[in-house]
Amino acid sequence: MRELKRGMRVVDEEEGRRMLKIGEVSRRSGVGVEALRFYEKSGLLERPSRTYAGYRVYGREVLDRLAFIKQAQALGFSLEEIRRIIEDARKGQSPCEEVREIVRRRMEELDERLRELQRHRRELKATLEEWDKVGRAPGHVCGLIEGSDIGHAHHDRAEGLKRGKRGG
Amino acid sequence: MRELKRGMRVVDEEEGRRMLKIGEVSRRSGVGVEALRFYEKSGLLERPSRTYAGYRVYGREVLDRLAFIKQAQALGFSLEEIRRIIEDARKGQSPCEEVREIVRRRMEELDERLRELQRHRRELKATLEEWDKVGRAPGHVCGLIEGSDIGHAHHDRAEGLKRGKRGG
DNA sequence: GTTGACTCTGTAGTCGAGTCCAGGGTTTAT
DNA sequence: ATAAACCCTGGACTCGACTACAGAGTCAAC
Repeated sequence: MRELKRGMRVVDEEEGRRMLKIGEVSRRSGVGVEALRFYEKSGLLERPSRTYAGYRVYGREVLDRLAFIKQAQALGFSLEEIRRIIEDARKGQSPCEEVREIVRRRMEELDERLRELQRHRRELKATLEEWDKVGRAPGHVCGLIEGSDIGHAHHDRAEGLKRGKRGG
Repeated sequence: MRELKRGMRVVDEEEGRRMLKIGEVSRRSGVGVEALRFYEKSGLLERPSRTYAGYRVYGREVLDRLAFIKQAQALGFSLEEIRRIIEDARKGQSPCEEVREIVRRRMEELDERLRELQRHRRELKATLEEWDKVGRAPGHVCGLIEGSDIGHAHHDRAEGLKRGKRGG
C-alpha cells in the first residue's frame, strides 16, 4: 500500500531520519511494547504518528525520552511525577522552577527515607545480636518471638517508624 | 443467650483472664478490625475461638503477636516474611536457624538498598546542581530534560539501578 | 498464497497490604 | 421495644507499574 490516499500523513521513511516501529523502539530502549503503549496512554510519550495501517512510528528522539524516563525512575520518581516534569518542561519555558522544586522535595523525602532505613538497619542488627544471646534459652516456643526485644516492641517507636511507610 | 447448648466451646470470660473481642483488640493494638481479619486469613494470627454467636474472642497474647508483627513490619518485613517467621518459630523448636537466616538475608538486602538510595541521592544532587548551571541557557525547551545529564543517561547504570527496584 | 512475525485495540490480571461496603445478626443501654 | 454500637461473611475496590490475553489486521519472505 504505497499510493497515498488523501489525509495520509505517514512520515516518510526515506527522508534521511529513519522512523521506528514500536517493536524496534522496544528493542532499542529495553522498554517493552506493552509498556510503551501504556506510557503513551499515561501521557509520558506523545502520541506518535501512524502508518496508513495504524502502526505507530516513532522518531529517534523517543529513545532519549525513554532514557530520561528510565533514569528518572531509577532516581526514584513515580511515573506520575515524571509525567508532571515532562509536562512542566514543555509549557514552562523559562526557569522551570517547578521542576527543580519537585526534585528538591524528592530529595528531602529520600533523605528522610534513608534515615529511616538506617535506623531499621540498626534495629535489625540489634535484634540479631539479641537473638544470638537469647536463642538457646529453653522453655520458649522459639526464644525469638516471645523472648526477643522485637516481640515486645515499644508502641511509640513502632508508630514512629510506621509513619514513613509510604510505598515506593 | 447465656445457657449453653451442646457443642458450645465459648471460652469463659469469668475465668480470670479476660478475653477480647475484635474491636477491643483493634483499639488496644491499633490494628484495625478489617486488618485483623485479614491477618487471620493470611495466617499471621491463629483462628481465635468464637462466642456462640460467632464473634471472635482473643486472649491477651494476641497483643504481643500484633506488636511483633508491627515491629517486624517497621523493620521492613513483608507480611509473607512475617508469616514464615512465625510458622518457622512454631515448628522449628530448636535454634530457629532459619529465622535468623531470614533476618540476616533481609539485612543484606537492606544494606544493598541503602547503598542504592545513597547513590540516587548523590545523582539527584548532581542533577540539581547541573540544572542550576544549565537552567538559564536559551534555545532548549526547558534546558532540563533535553539538556541535562539525566536526559542522556548511561544505559548500563540505569539498568544497574533498576535491578533493585523491588517496591518497598 | 501462505506462513510467521509483527501490530492494533481493549480488557483483565498481578502484587501487597489492606480498606470499604452491603446485608445481615447480636449485644447493650435506655 | 428499640436504637446504637458492635460483629459476621463475602466480595469489590484501591494504588502503581506494568503484563497477558483475545481477536483481528498487516507486512515481509519464500
